Amino acid sequence: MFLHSIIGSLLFLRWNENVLFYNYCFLKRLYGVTILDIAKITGFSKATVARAFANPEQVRPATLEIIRTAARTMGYRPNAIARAMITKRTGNLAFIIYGKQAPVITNPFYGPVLESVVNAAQRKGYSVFIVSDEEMRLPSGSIMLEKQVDGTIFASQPDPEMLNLYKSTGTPVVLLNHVSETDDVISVTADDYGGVFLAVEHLYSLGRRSFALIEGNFTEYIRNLRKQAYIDALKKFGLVYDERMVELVEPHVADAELGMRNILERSGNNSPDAVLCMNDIIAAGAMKALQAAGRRIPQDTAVVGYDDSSICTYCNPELTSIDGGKERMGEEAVRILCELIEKKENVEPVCLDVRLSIKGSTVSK
Amino acid sequence: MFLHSIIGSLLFLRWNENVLFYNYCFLKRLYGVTILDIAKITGFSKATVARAFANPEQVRPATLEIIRTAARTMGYRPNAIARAMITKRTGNLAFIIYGKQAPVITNPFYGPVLESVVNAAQRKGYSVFIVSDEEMRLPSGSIMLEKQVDGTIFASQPDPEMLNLYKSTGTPVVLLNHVSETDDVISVTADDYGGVFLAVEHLYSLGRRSFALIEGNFTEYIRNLRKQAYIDALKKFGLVYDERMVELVEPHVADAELGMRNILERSGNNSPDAVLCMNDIIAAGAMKALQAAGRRIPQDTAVVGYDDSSICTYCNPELTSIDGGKERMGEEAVRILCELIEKKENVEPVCLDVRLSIKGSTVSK
DNA sequence: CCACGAAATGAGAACGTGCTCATTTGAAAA
DNA sequence: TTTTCAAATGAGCACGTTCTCATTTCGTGG
Repeated sequence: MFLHSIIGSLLFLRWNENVLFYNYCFLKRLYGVTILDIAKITGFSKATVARAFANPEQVRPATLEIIRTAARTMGYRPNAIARAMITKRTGNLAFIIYGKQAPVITNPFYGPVLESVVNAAQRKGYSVFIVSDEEMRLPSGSIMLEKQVDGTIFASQPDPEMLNLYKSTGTPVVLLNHVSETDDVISVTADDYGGVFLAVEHLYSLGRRSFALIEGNFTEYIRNLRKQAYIDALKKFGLVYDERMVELVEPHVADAELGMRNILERSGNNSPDAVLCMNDIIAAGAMKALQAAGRRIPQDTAVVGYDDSSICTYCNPELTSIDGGKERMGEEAVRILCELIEKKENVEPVCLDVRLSIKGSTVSK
Repeated sequence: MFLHSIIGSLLFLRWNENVLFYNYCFLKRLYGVTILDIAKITGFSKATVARAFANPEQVRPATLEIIRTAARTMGYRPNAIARAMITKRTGNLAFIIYGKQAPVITNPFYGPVLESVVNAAQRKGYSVFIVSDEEMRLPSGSIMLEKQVDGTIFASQPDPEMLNLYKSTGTPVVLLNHVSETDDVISVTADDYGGVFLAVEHLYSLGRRSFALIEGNFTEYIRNLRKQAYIDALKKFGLVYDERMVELVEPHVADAELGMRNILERSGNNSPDAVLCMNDIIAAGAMKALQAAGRRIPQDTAVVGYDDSSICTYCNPELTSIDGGKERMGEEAVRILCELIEKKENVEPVCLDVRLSIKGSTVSK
């Protein structure tokens, strides 16, 4: 239309006061106003209207103004579904966790990780689906594929079938806190091995010589890695590894309490002066059992937890804990996932440094 | 095609061994196999193929078998985006939280609520977007509208503009743990007023007469409601409300500890024998301050928390706490939201009963 | 005043599914 | 064999965008 620039704005301004126009707006608002409605109202083609939103610099300022005013007045909101239909990008990510780690969100490790994943994703313009399933197999994971997520973070060891499924569709995947022996999936992990070493070193330097270990019933990968580190660290400092000073418990306070009592009973007069727990929850339970047995923390027995979660501050004294970098882990996972989505080359896996947050349960103020 | 029933299966079986067929599958797998590909391979129309998935009973068993086999072989996966395009249903919900409650996921109240929301939604076949934004205004909320979620749960007091936005699109909304004075939005709440009464009653029945209150700096609605309940409850039991026995703190252990110390200092010899905290985190801090001041819990001072979160078990002694029904709250929110989505009539708001979980911080074993 | 070229706009095809309506099929009844 | 009718299948539009390519507009210089 060759008269747009002249009558376009006039027409629109007059329609603005027009009853018909308002009726149109009103009816459309409830029904969902589309790019076509704006086109009809302004008299431009839908192509031009679409351009006004996607590539404003390709549209004359005058028409841009008209279209934007109309869009604002009518309450236009772009339909991300229709856009995804042709761009093949939904702008959605999936955070999938299942199995023993559940509950997810209240989990002292995965909770903060998820939090940082959501924040990092939002900063990059992505929305996050969260999928949790204790006995998940394919269904929960494949529904995310049906929903066409741009990428997925697995916060658990996914079974190979699942990974194959994702690989066959070409959807980028990042493993979080786990590695895949069979497939070449990029993973973000923390230096668990080094973390345990740090803790043992710290306790040794405080003069502790009689160690106990309370393991959590996590995924095998994590458990084996940490246990091996513990054994190696003891050996490095010339200490003997004693099976009777080890307990494997469910990560609950009551279970850990029982585990600690078992160790105290078994050890008799040689009760440990250092206890390493593979989780802050377990550490909280251990502290309770120790205090109930009349042992002072840290004077008689020092306790170290894992995750450096908020639980540490609830403990009295506060809990020394290994910080596996929950927040950074989430951020890195999102960063890597985005790079995979953007088809960057040479995306490398990440292994985060670990630090020890020293507090009252090992060093008294 | 009138020969389908006869040659259809034969044809398919032969194609199954056909190189061309495999090539087709291979190429398509990476590209995304659609309903049209299955139609081409099997010789049926896309309408029939679509029916085979959506309404299997309308399709002859023989053709059903052919189509399903082809779909399995080719790795067909329905495209939820395309489906949403015409059904106007995405099967997605949004869980939105912002403002003072952040961080969301590690929050001892909202964490478990979110967990139950995700689980309840998944059981009903919905996926959940989680949106968190400390200083959120419209953007984060409106992006969920663009993504065409079927419904939204607001776990914070949304500003009226946001509610208007949602109302104008007709997207169902449920408020969680909040109510809207201005708009007629359905909400799921807990009987906070009754909860505080329960706690005061419990402490009074234990012979406590000198009460202290540590408030958390939450949203005004919650804070005012609970404080009024506290004042009313004291009056009911003939106790005086003393401003000097009240502190308002940020919900962090250290802040709460300081708050408790302030109260102890101000009260001098009349230190309280009962402390009510509006959050388990605050209670944990209060316990620390009390224990540091040499007061035994519960003998000298009884402590009650709020939320009955996992924090209670980390405390020593375990923390008596008001249980606002986090899990049920999430479930109810999802149930109501689904009813709204299904356009059921007479959907009523819910106010959940509250109970007191009595543990070691008020009653010694 | 005309020609030229860049800028602005329009027409229409895709994307993958569901739905409606018309057409064909096949088996039982006549 | 023919008729009948429900069951099975096919053709084609719709959803709301983006994208490509053709067409029109407009300013500029000859």
